[in-house]
Amino acid sequence: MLDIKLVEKEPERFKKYLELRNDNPHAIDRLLDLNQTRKDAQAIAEEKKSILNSVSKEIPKLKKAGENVDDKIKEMRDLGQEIKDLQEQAQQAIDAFENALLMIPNILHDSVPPGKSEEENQIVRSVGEKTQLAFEAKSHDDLGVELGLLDFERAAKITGARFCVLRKWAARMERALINFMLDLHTEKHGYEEMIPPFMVNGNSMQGTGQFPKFREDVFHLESYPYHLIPTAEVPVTNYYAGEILDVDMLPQKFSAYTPCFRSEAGSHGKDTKGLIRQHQFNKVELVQFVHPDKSYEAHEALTSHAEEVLKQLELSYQVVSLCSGDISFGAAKCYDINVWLPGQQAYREISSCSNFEDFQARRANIRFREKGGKPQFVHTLNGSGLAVGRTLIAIFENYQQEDGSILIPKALQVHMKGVKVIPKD
RNA sequence: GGAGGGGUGGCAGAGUGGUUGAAUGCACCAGUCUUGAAAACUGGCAAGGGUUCACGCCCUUCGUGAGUUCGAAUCUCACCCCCUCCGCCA
Repeated sequence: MLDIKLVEKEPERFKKYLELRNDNPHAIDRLLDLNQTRKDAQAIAEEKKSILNSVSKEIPKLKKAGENVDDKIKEMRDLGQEIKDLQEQAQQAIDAFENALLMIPNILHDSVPPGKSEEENQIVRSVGEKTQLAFEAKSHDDLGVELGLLDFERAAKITGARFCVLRKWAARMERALINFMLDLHTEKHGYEEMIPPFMVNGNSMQGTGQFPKFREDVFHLESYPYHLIPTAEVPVTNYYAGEILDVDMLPQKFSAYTPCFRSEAGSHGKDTKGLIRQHQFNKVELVQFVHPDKSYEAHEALTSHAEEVLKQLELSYQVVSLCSGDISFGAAKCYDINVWLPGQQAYREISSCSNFEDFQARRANIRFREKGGKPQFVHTLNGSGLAVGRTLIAIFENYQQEDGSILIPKALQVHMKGVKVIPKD
Protein backbone atom coordinates (compact mmCIF):
# COMPACT_ATOMS: atom_id res chain seq x y z
CA MET A 1 0.00 0.00 0.00
CA LEU A 2 1.27 3.42 -0.91
CA ASP A 3 1.58 6.32 1.48
CA ILE A 4 -1.30 8.51 0.34
CA LYS A 5 0.37 11.61 1.75
CA LEU A 6 3.34 11.09 -0.54
CA VAL A 7 1.02 10.50 -3.46
CA GLU A 8 -0.73 13.79 -2.71
CA LYS A 9 2.61 15.58 -2.68
CA GLU A 10 4.10 14.10 -5.83
CA PRO A 11 1.39 12.58 -7.99
CA GLU A 12 3.56 12.76 -11.11
CA ARG A 13 6.21 10.57 -9.56
CA PHE A 14 3.68 7.88 -8.78
CA LYS A 15 2.14 8.06 -12.23
CA LYS A 16 5.60 7.49 -13.63
CA TYR A 17 5.91 4.29 -11.63
CA LEU A 18 2.64 3.02 -13.03
CA GLU A 19 3.72 3.82 -16.55
CA LEU A 20 6.96 1.96 -16.01
CA ARG A 21 4.95 -1.02 -14.82
CA ASN A 22 2.77 -0.96 -17.94
CA ASP A 23 -0.08 0.08 -15.67
CA ASN A 24 -2.58 2.84 -16.16
CA PRO A 25 -1.29 6.07 -14.59
CA HIS A 26 -4.82 7.48 -14.39
CA ALA A 27 -5.30 5.22 -11.41
CA ILE A 28 -3.46 7.92 -9.48
CA ASP A 29 -5.93 10.60 -10.56
CA ARG A 30 -8.83 8.38 -9.58
CA LEU A 31 -7.19 7.64 -6.27
CA LEU A 32 -6.71 11.31 -5.48
CA ASP A 33 -10.31 12.04 -6.45
CA LEU A 34 -11.54 9.31 -4.17
CA ASN A 35 -9.28 10.65 -1.44
CA GLN A 36 -10.73 14.13 -1.78
CA THR A 37 -14.26 12.74 -1.75
CA ARG A 38 -13.38 10.82 1.37
CA LYS A 39 -11.98 13.90 3.10
CA ASP A 40 -15.00 16.01 2.22
CA ALA A 41 -17.46 13.40 3.37
CA GLN A 42 -15.56 12.88 6.62
CA ALA A 43 -15.31 16.60 7.26
CA ILE A 44 -19.08 17.09 6.96
CA ALA A 45 -19.87 14.18 9.25
CA GLU A 46 -17.24 15.22 11.77
CA GLU A 47 -18.47 18.77 11.94
CA LYS A 48 -21.96 17.63 12.91
CA LYS A 49 -20.61 15.08 15.29
CA SER A 50 -18.58 17.76 17.01
CA ILE A 51 -21.76 19.75 17.68
CA LEU A 52 -23.51 16.72 19.06
CA ASN A 53 -20.57 15.87 21.31
CA SER A 54 -20.30 19.35 22.80
CA VAL A 55 -24.04 19.67 23.43
CA SER A 56 -24.09 16.21 24.99
CA LYS A 57 -21.39 17.38 27.36
CA GLU A 58 -23.43 20.47 28.26
CA ILE A 59 -26.59 18.58 29.07
CA PRO A 60 -25.59 17.14 32.45
CA LYS A 61 -24.30 20.56 33.52
CA LEU A 62 -27.54 22.29 32.52
CA LYS A 63 -29.48 19.58 34.27
CA LYS A 64 -27.57 20.16 37.45
CA ALA A 65 -28.27 23.86 37.17
CA GLY A 66 -31.93 22.94 37.11
CA GLU A 67 -32.61 23.93 33.53
CA ASN A 68 -35.01 22.16 31.25
CA VAL A 69 -33.08 20.23 28.60
CA ASP A 70 -35.94 18.48 26.82
CA ASP A 71 -35.64 20.68 23.73
CA LYS A 72 -31.93 20.13 23.45
CA ILE A 73 -32.31 16.39 23.77
CA LYS A 74 -34.92 16.35 21.05
CA GLU A 75 -32.69 18.48 18.86
CA MET A 76 -29.79 16.12 19.37
CA ARG A 77 -31.96 13.14 18.62
CA ASP A 78 -32.67 14.59 15.20
CA LEU A 79 -29.05 15.57 14.68
CA GLY A 80 -28.01 12.04 15.59
CA GLN A 81 -30.17 10.68 12.82
CA GLU A 82 -28.64 13.11 10.37
CA ILE A 83 -25.13 12.16 11.48
CA LYS A 84 -25.87 8.51 10.99
CA ASP A 85 -26.60 9.12 7.33
CA LEU A 86 -23.55 11.31 6.89
CA GLN A 87 -21.33 8.75 8.54
CA GLU A 88 -22.66 6.07 6.28
CA GLN A 89 -21.79 8.17 3.27
CA ALA A 90 -18.36 8.88 4.70
CA GLN A 91 -17.77 5.19 5.30
CA GLN A 92 -18.64 4.40 1.71
CA ALA A 93 -16.19 7.04 0.55
CA ILE A 94 -13.51 5.60 2.82
CA ASP A 95 -14.13 2.08 1.54
CA ALA A 96 -13.98 3.20 -2.07
CA PHE A 97 -10.74 5.02 -1.43
CA GLU A 98 -9.14 2.15 0.45
CA ASN A 99 -10.14 -0.39 -2.15
CA ALA A 100 -8.56 1.76 -4.81
CA LEU A 101 -5.43 2.18 -2.75
CA LEU A 102 -5.09 -1.57 -2.25
CA MET A 103 -5.12 -2.10 -6.00
CA ILE A 104 -2.15 0.14 -6.74
CA PRO A 105 1.28 -1.49 -7.03
CA ASN A 106 4.37 -0.48 -5.12
CA ILE A 107 6.87 2.19 -6.06
CA LEU A 108 10.05 1.15 -7.85
CA HIS A 109 13.58 1.49 -6.61
CA ASP A 110 15.83 3.70 -8.76
CA SER A 111 18.02 0.75 -9.65
CA VAL A 112 15.16 -1.18 -11.28
CA PRO A 113 15.86 -1.31 -15.02
CA PRO A 114 13.08 0.22 -17.09
CA GLY A 115 11.51 -2.21 -19.54
CA LYS A 116 8.28 -3.56 -20.94
CA SER A 117 8.68 -7.30 -20.51
CA GLU A 118 10.97 -10.01 -19.27
CA GLU A 119 13.19 -9.61 -22.33
CA GLU A 120 14.45 -6.42 -20.78
CA ASN A 121 15.36 -7.95 -17.45
CA GLN A 122 18.95 -7.26 -16.61
CA ILE A 123 21.41 -10.07 -16.01
CA VAL A 124 23.32 -9.09 -12.90
CA ARG A 125 25.67 -12.07 -12.80
CA SER A 126 26.07 -15.55 -14.16
CA VAL A 127 27.59 -18.11 -11.85
CA GLY A 128 29.00 -21.47 -12.89
CA GLU A 129 29.29 -23.04 -16.30
CA LYS A 130 26.33 -24.50 -18.12
CA THR A 131 26.49 -28.25 -17.66
CA GLN A 132 28.01 -29.95 -20.71
CA LEU A 133 26.65 -33.41 -21.31
CA ALA A 134 28.24 -35.81 -23.78
CA PHE A 135 24.81 -37.09 -24.74
CA GLU A 136 21.39 -35.57 -25.34
CA ALA A 137 19.93 -34.32 -22.09
CA LYS A 138 16.59 -35.70 -21.03
CA SER A 139 13.99 -33.58 -19.32
CA HIS A 140 13.47 -34.22 -15.64
CA ASP A 141 10.01 -35.64 -16.16
CA ASP A 142 11.15 -38.18 -18.75
CA LEU A 143 13.93 -39.18 -16.40
CA GLY A 144 11.64 -39.27 -13.43
CA VAL A 145 8.98 -41.34 -15.12
CA GLU A 146 11.52 -43.76 -16.57
CA LEU A 147 13.10 -44.31 -13.18
CA GLY A 148 9.70 -44.76 -11.56
CA LEU A 149 10.24 -41.72 -9.35
CA LEU A 150 7.55 -39.39 -10.65
CA ASP A 151 3.97 -40.49 -11.24
CA PHE A 152 1.89 -37.82 -12.93
CA GLU A 153 -0.82 -40.15 -14.17
CA ARG A 154 -1.84 -41.52 -10.83
CA ALA A 155 -1.65 -38.03 -9.32
CA ALA A 156 -4.13 -36.93 -11.96
CA LYS A 157 -6.37 -39.81 -10.93
CA ILE A 158 -6.12 -38.95 -7.24
CA THR A 159 -6.55 -35.24 -7.69
CA GLY A 160 -6.17 -33.77 -11.17
CA ALA A 161 -3.82 -32.07 -13.54
CA ARG A 162 -0.72 -30.29 -12.24
CA PHE A 163 -0.12 -32.67 -9.38
CA CYS A 164 2.53 -35.30 -9.00
CA VAL A 165 3.32 -38.23 -6.77
CA LEU A 166 7.00 -38.44 -5.81
CA ARG A 167 8.27 -41.94 -5.13
CA LYS A 168 11.38 -43.52 -3.71
CA TRP A 169 14.47 -41.46 -4.39
CA ALA A 170 12.50 -38.48 -5.58
CA ALA A 171 10.53 -38.33 -2.35
CA ARG A 172 13.71 -38.97 -0.41
CA MET A 173 15.60 -36.24 -2.23
CA GLU A 174 12.76 -33.73 -1.84
CA ARG A 175 12.90 -34.29 1.91
CA ALA A 176 16.68 -34.12 1.95
CA LEU A 177 16.61 -30.84 0.06
CA ILE A 178 14.25 -29.29 2.60
CA ASN A 179 16.58 -30.30 5.42
CA PHE A 180 19.65 -29.19 3.54
CA MET A 181 18.21 -25.74 2.84
CA LEU A 182 16.85 -25.18 6.33
CA ASP A 183 20.10 -26.32 7.91
CA LEU A 184 22.07 -23.97 5.70
CA HIS A 185 19.91 -20.94 6.42
CA THR A 186 19.61 -21.51 10.14
CA GLU A 187 23.20 -22.58 10.77
CA LYS A 188 25.07 -20.40 8.31
CA HIS A 189 22.84 -17.45 7.47
CA GLY A 190 21.33 -16.67 10.85
CA TYR A 191 17.66 -17.37 10.19
CA GLU A 192 15.27 -18.70 12.77
CA GLU A 193 13.39 -21.76 11.64
CA MET A 194 9.63 -21.50 11.63
CA ILE A 195 6.70 -23.69 10.72
CA PRO A 196 3.67 -21.46 10.16
CA PRO A 197 0.05 -22.37 9.40
CA PHE A 198 -0.50 -23.51 5.83
CA MET A 199 -3.88 -21.81 5.78
CA VAL A 200 -4.45 -18.13 6.49
CA ASN A 201 -7.37 -15.75 6.79
CA GLY A 202 -8.25 -13.03 4.30
CA ASN A 203 -6.67 -10.36 6.41
CA SER A 204 -3.26 -11.96 6.11
CA MET A 205 -3.71 -12.33 2.36
CA GLN A 206 -4.42 -8.62 2.15
CA GLY A 207 -1.44 -7.86 4.35
CA THR A 208 1.09 -9.34 1.96
CA GLY A 209 -0.72 -8.19 -1.19
CA GLN A 210 -2.45 -11.29 -2.56
CA PHE A 211 -5.87 -9.83 -1.81
CA PRO A 212 -7.84 -8.18 -3.24
CA LYS A 213 -6.15 -8.12 -6.62
CA PHE A 214 -4.93 -11.71 -6.92
CA ARG A 215 -7.78 -13.53 -5.23
CA GLU A 216 -8.16 -15.88 -8.22
CA ASP A 217 -4.62 -17.16 -7.82
CA VAL A 218 -5.23 -18.84 -4.49
CA PHE A 219 -7.25 -21.85 -3.37
CA HIS A 220 -10.10 -21.07 -1.00
CA LEU A 221 -11.80 -23.38 1.46
CA GLU A 222 -15.50 -23.72 1.02
CA SER A 223 -16.79 -23.83 4.59
CA TYR A 224 -14.17 -21.77 6.37
CA PRO A 225 -12.88 -18.25 5.78
CA TYR A 226 -9.39 -19.68 5.25
CA HIS A 227 -7.17 -19.91 2.22
CA LEU A 228 -4.31 -22.22 1.27
CA ILE A 229 -1.06 -20.29 1.26
CA PRO A 230 0.54 -19.65 -2.12
CA THR A 231 3.86 -19.08 -0.34
CA ALA A 232 5.20 -19.06 3.21
CA GLU A 233 5.68 -15.33 2.75
CA VAL A 234 2.03 -14.85 3.71
CA PRO A 235 1.92 -16.46 7.16
CA VAL A 236 5.50 -15.55 8.05
CA THR A 237 5.27 -11.88 7.09
CA ASN A 238 1.94 -11.56 8.88
CA TYR A 239 3.54 -12.98 12.00
CA TYR A 240 4.06 -9.42 13.22
CA ALA A 241 0.92 -7.91 11.68
CA GLY A 242 -0.52 -5.12 13.80
CA GLU A 243 2.46 -5.01 16.11
CA ILE A 244 4.94 -2.34 17.10
CA LEU A 245 8.36 -3.92 17.51
CA ASP A 246 11.16 -2.57 19.58
CA VAL A 247 13.98 -1.33 17.36
CA ASP A 248 16.34 -3.75 19.09
CA MET A 249 14.34 -6.62 17.65
CA LEU A 250 15.36 -5.72 14.10
CA PRO A 251 16.31 -7.40 11.94
CA GLN A 252 14.13 -10.47 12.32
CA LYS A 253 15.01 -13.30 9.95
CA PHE A 254 12.88 -16.39 9.48
CA SER A 255 13.26 -19.41 7.28
CA ALA A 256 10.21 -21.58 6.80
CA TYR A 257 9.47 -24.70 4.87
CA THR A 258 5.90 -24.96 3.66
CA PRO A 259 4.00 -26.49 0.82
CA CYS A 260 2.60 -23.83 -1.49
CA PHE A 261 -0.71 -23.96 -3.31
CA ARG A 262 -1.46 -22.00 -6.44
CA SER A 263 -4.45 -22.15 -8.70
CA GLU A 264 -2.33 -21.11 -11.68
CA ALA A 265 -5.38 -19.40 -13.10
CA GLY A 266 -4.29 -17.66 -16.24
CA SER A 267 -1.45 -20.03 -17.00
CA HIS A 268 -3.45 -22.72 -18.74
CA GLY A 269 -1.32 -24.51 -21.28
CA LYS A 270 1.87 -23.09 -19.82
CA ASP A 271 4.49 -25.53 -18.52
CA THR A 272 2.00 -28.37 -18.51
CA LYS A 273 4.68 -31.02 -18.72
CA GLY A 274 6.71 -31.99 -15.71
CA LEU A 275 7.15 -30.52 -12.27
CA ILE A 276 7.79 -26.93 -13.28
CA ARG A 277 4.33 -25.56 -12.66
CA GLN A 278 2.24 -27.47 -10.15
CA HIS A 279 -0.75 -26.63 -8.02
CA GLN A 280 1.19 -27.82 -4.99
CA PHE A 281 4.91 -27.54 -4.43
CA ASN A 282 7.37 -27.32 -1.59
CA LYS A 283 9.40 -24.25 -0.85
CA VAL A 284 11.82 -23.06 1.78
CA GLU A 285 11.24 -19.37 2.21
CA LEU A 286 13.39 -16.60 3.63
CA VAL A 287 11.65 -13.64 5.26
CA GLN A 288 13.21 -10.58 6.86
CA PHE A 289 11.83 -7.66 8.84
CA VAL A 290 14.40 -4.88 8.76
CA HIS A 291 15.03 -1.23 9.55
CA PRO A 292 14.18 0.93 6.51
CA ASP A 293 17.77 2.16 6.28
CA LYS A 294 19.02 -1.40 5.92
CA SER A 295 16.62 -2.98 3.49
CA TYR A 296 18.69 -2.77 0.30
CA GLU A 297 21.71 -4.14 2.07
CA ALA A 298 19.49 -6.91 3.41
CA HIS A 299 18.12 -7.55 -0.06
CA GLU A 300 21.59 -8.27 -1.42
CA ALA A 301 22.33 -10.51 1.54
CA LEU A 302 19.08 -12.42 1.26
CA THR A 303 19.68 -12.99 -2.43
CA SER A 304 23.15 -14.30 -1.68
CA HIS A 305 21.64 -16.70 0.87
CA ALA A 306 19.43 -18.18 -1.82
CA GLU A 307 22.37 -18.34 -4.22
CA GLU A 308 24.44 -20.20 -1.68
CA VAL A 309 22.08 -23.16 -1.98
CA LEU A 310 22.82 -23.41 -5.69
CA LYS A 311 26.53 -22.90 -5.16
CA GLN A 312 26.68 -25.74 -2.69
CA LEU A 313 24.71 -27.96 -5.04
CA GLU A 314 27.08 -26.91 -7.81
CA LEU A 315 24.32 -25.78 -10.12
CA SER A 316 24.86 -22.93 -12.53
CA TYR A 317 22.54 -19.96 -12.47
CA GLN A 318 21.97 -16.35 -13.34
CA VAL A 319 20.78 -13.54 -11.12
CA VAL A 320 18.44 -11.25 -12.97
CA SER A 321 17.14 -7.87 -11.89
CA LEU A 322 13.53 -7.74 -13.00
CA CYS A 323 12.67 -4.77 -15.16
CA SER A 324 9.88 -2.37 -14.30
CA GLY A 325 7.39 -4.13 -16.56
CA ASP A 326 8.06 -7.59 -15.17
CA ILE A 327 8.43 -6.93 -11.46
CA SER A 328 5.63 -8.11 -9.21
CA PHE A 329 2.86 -5.97 -7.75
CA GLY A 330 4.29 -5.52 -4.26
CA ALA A 331 8.03 -5.47 -4.92
CA ALA A 332 10.09 -2.29 -5.12
CA LYS A 333 12.98 -4.34 -6.39
CA CYS A 334 13.32 -7.99 -7.24
CA TYR A 335 16.06 -10.40 -8.24
CA ASP A 336 15.08 -13.64 -9.87
CA ILE A 337 17.53 -16.49 -9.67
CA ASN A 338 17.32 -18.70 -12.74
CA VAL A 339 18.93 -22.10 -12.74
CA TRP A 340 20.29 -23.79 -15.84
CA LEU A 341 18.21 -26.75 -17.01
CA PRO A 342 19.96 -28.85 -19.70
CA GLY A 343 16.75 -30.75 -20.43
CA GLN A 344 15.10 -27.51 -21.47
CA GLN A 345 18.24 -25.75 -22.67
CA ALA A 346 17.07 -22.75 -20.66
CA TYR A 347 17.46 -20.89 -17.41
CA ARG A 348 14.33 -21.26 -15.29
CA GLU A 349 13.27 -19.36 -12.22
CA ILE A 350 14.08 -21.11 -8.98
CA SER A 351 13.94 -18.16 -6.61
CA SER A 352 12.55 -14.68 -6.47
CA CYS A 353 14.00 -12.29 -3.92
CA SER A 354 12.08 -9.09 -3.28
CA ASN A 355 12.35 -5.97 -1.21
CA PHE A 356 8.86 -4.67 -0.50
CA GLU A 357 10.09 -1.65 1.42
CA ASP A 358 7.07 -0.57 3.52
CA PHE A 359 4.42 -1.76 1.06
CA GLN A 360 3.48 -4.87 3.00
CA ALA A 361 4.25 -3.33 6.37
CA ARG A 362 1.72 -0.60 5.66
CA ARG A 363 -0.93 -3.12 4.64
CA ALA A 364 -0.26 -5.45 7.53
CA ASN A 365 0.52 -2.56 9.91
CA ILE A 366 3.92 -3.80 11.02
CA ARG A 367 5.84 -1.06 12.76
CA PHE A 368 8.83 -0.50 14.99
CA ARG A 369 9.76 2.22 17.40
CA GLU A 370 13.14 3.85 17.91
CA LYS A 371 13.92 4.75 21.51
CA GLY A 372 11.49 7.51 22.42
CA GLY A 373 10.35 7.92 18.82
CA LYS A 374 7.18 7.58 16.84
CA PRO A 375 6.22 4.23 15.32
CA GLN A 376 7.49 3.74 11.76
CA PHE A 377 6.86 1.01 9.25
CA VAL A 378 9.47 -1.72 8.94
CA HIS A 379 10.68 -2.94 5.58
CA THR A 380 9.88 -6.52 4.64
CA LEU A 381 11.78 -8.78 2.28
CA ASN A 382 11.42 -12.32 1.18
CA GLY A 383 12.85 -14.81 -1.25
CA SER A 384 12.71 -18.46 -2.06
CA GLY A 385 15.61 -20.28 -0.63
CA LEU A 386 14.72 -22.28 -2.73
CA ALA A 387 11.75 -23.73 -4.55
CA VAL A 388 12.32 -27.37 -3.63
CA GLY A 389 10.62 -29.08 -6.56
CA ARG A 390 12.50 -26.97 -9.05
CA THR A 391 15.74 -27.71 -7.26
CA LEU A 392 15.00 -31.39 -7.65
CA ILE A 393 14.37 -30.80 -11.34
CA ALA A 394 17.70 -29.01 -11.65
CA ILE A 395 19.54 -31.88 -9.99
CA PHE A 396 17.82 -34.46 -12.17
CA GLU A 397 18.67 -32.62 -15.36
CA ASN A 398 22.17 -31.44 -14.49
CA TYR A 399 23.35 -34.60 -12.77
CA GLN A 400 21.89 -37.15 -15.18
CA GLN A 401 24.25 -39.78 -16.59
CA GLU A 402 24.26 -41.41 -19.96
CA ASP A 403 23.13 -44.72 -18.48
CA GLY A 404 20.01 -43.09 -17.04
CA SER A 405 21.19 -42.87 -13.45
CA ILE A 406 21.39 -39.59 -11.57
CA LEU A 407 24.30 -38.50 -9.39
CA ILE A 408 23.57 -36.85 -6.08
CA PRO A 409 25.41 -33.58 -5.41
CA LYS A 410 28.07 -33.87 -2.71
CA ALA A 411 26.45 -31.35 -0.42
CA LEU A 412 23.23 -33.31 -0.45
CA GLN A 413 24.75 -36.73 0.17
CA VAL A 414 25.04 -36.19 3.93
CA HIS A 415 21.31 -35.57 3.97
CA MET A 416 20.73 -38.81 2.08
CA LYS A 417 22.69 -41.20 4.24
CA GLY A 418 25.73 -40.93 2.00
CA VAL A 419 24.01 -42.25 -1.10
CA LYS A 420 25.89 -40.95 -4.14
CA VAL A 421 23.72 -41.96 -7.03
CA ILE A 422 20.14 -42.74 -7.91
CA PRO A 423 20.52 -46.02 -9.75
CA LYS A 424 18.97 -46.85 -13.05
CA ASP A 425 16.84 -49.55 -11.42
C1' G B 1 -19.19 -29.95 20.86
C1' G B 2 -20.85 -28.57 26.40
C1' A B 3 -19.98 -25.27 30.98
C1' G B 4 -17.61 -21.13 32.93
C1' G B 5 -13.90 -16.82 32.82
C1' G B 6 -11.64 -13.08 29.96
C1' G B 7 -9.97 -9.56 25.62
C1' U B 8 -8.40 -1.87 27.93
C1' G B 9 -2.09 2.16 25.78
C1' G B 10 4.92 -0.56 24.11
C1' C B 11 3.95 -4.04 28.58
C1' A B 12 1.29 -5.00 33.27
C1' G B 13 -3.29 -3.51 35.27
C1' A B 14 -7.82 -0.10 37.37
C1' G B 15 -12.24 1.58 35.50
C1' U B 16 -20.19 3.93 39.27
C1' G B 17 -23.66 5.55 31.40
C1' G B 18 -21.99 12.14 31.70
C1' U B 19 -14.48 16.84 31.78
C1' U B 20 -12.37 8.74 31.16
C1' G B 21 -8.34 9.17 25.80
C1' A B 22 -8.73 6.36 29.97
C1' A B 23 -6.15 5.75 37.34
C1' U B 24 -1.66 3.28 38.88
C1' G B 25 2.94 0.69 37.97
C1' C B 26 6.88 -0.70 34.49
C1' A B 27 9.36 0.79 30.12
C1' C B 28 10.77 5.15 27.38
C1' C B 29 12.28 10.65 26.89
C1' A B 30 13.89 15.35 29.29
C1' G B 31 15.62 17.57 33.70
C1' U B 32 17.41 18.00 39.14
C1' C B 33 20.95 15.66 42.30
C1' U B 34 26.01 13.01 41.46
C1' U B 35 33.15 13.31 39.62
C1' G B 36 30.33 9.59 36.62
C1' A B 37 26.67 5.86 37.00
C1' A B 38 22.79 3.88 39.90
C1' A B 39 19.03 5.29 43.23
C1' A B 40 15.77 9.19 44.44
C1' C B 41 12.97 13.32 42.88
C1' U B 42 10.39 16.65 38.98
C1' G B 43 8.11 16.85 34.35
C1' G B 44 6.73 14.57 29.65
C1' C B 45 4.91 10.29 27.06
C1' A B 46 -1.20 6.23 22.77
C1' A B 47 -2.39 5.53 17.61
C1' G B 48 -4.95 6.94 13.12
C1' G B 49 -7.62 10.67 10.22
C1' G B 50 -8.87 15.94 9.22
C1' U B 51 -7.48 21.12 9.58
C1' U B 52 -3.61 24.94 10.49
C1' C B 53 2.63 28.39 8.36
C1' A B 54 2.50 27.19 13.48
C1' C B 55 0.48 26.90 18.77
C1' G B 56 -3.65 24.37 18.56
C1' C B 57 -8.51 22.61 17.41
C1' C B 58 -11.93 18.67 15.57
C1' C B 59 -13.20 13.37 14.57
C1' U B 60 -12.27 8.13 15.48
C1' U B 61 -10.30 4.11 18.36
C1' C B 62 -10.87 0.15 25.12
C1' G B 63 -11.27 -7.72 20.39
C1' U B 64 -14.81 -7.02 15.65
C1' G B 65 -19.60 -5.57 13.86
C1' A B 66 -24.50 -3.93 14.85
C1' G B 67 -27.98 -1.81 18.53
C1' U B 68 -30.09 1.18 22.93
C1' U B 69 -29.14 6.50 24.52
C1' C B 70 -28.89 13.53 24.00
C1' G B 71 -24.32 10.87 25.67
C1' A B 72 -21.22 3.93 25.87
C1' A B 73 -14.72 1.23 27.76
C1' U B 74 -19.25 0.84 30.95
C1' C B 75 -25.99 -1.57 28.88
C1' U B 76 -28.06 -5.27 24.70
C1' C B 77 -27.20 -8.74 20.53
C1' A B 78 -24.06 -11.39 17.05
C1' C B 79 -19.32 -12.91 15.72
C1' C B 80 -13.87 -13.64 16.48
C1' C B 81 -9.90 -14.81 19.69
C1' C B 82 -7.61 -16.40 24.43
C1' C B 83 -7.83 -19.14 29.28
C1' U B 84 -9.96 -23.14 32.73
C1' C B 85 -12.93 -27.63 33.21
C1' C B 86 -15.65 -31.73 30.58
C1' G B 87 -16.20 -34.60 26.03
C1' C B 88 -13.84 -36.14 21.37
C1' C B 89 -9.33 -36.81 18.87
C1' A B 90 -3.54 -37.41 15.86
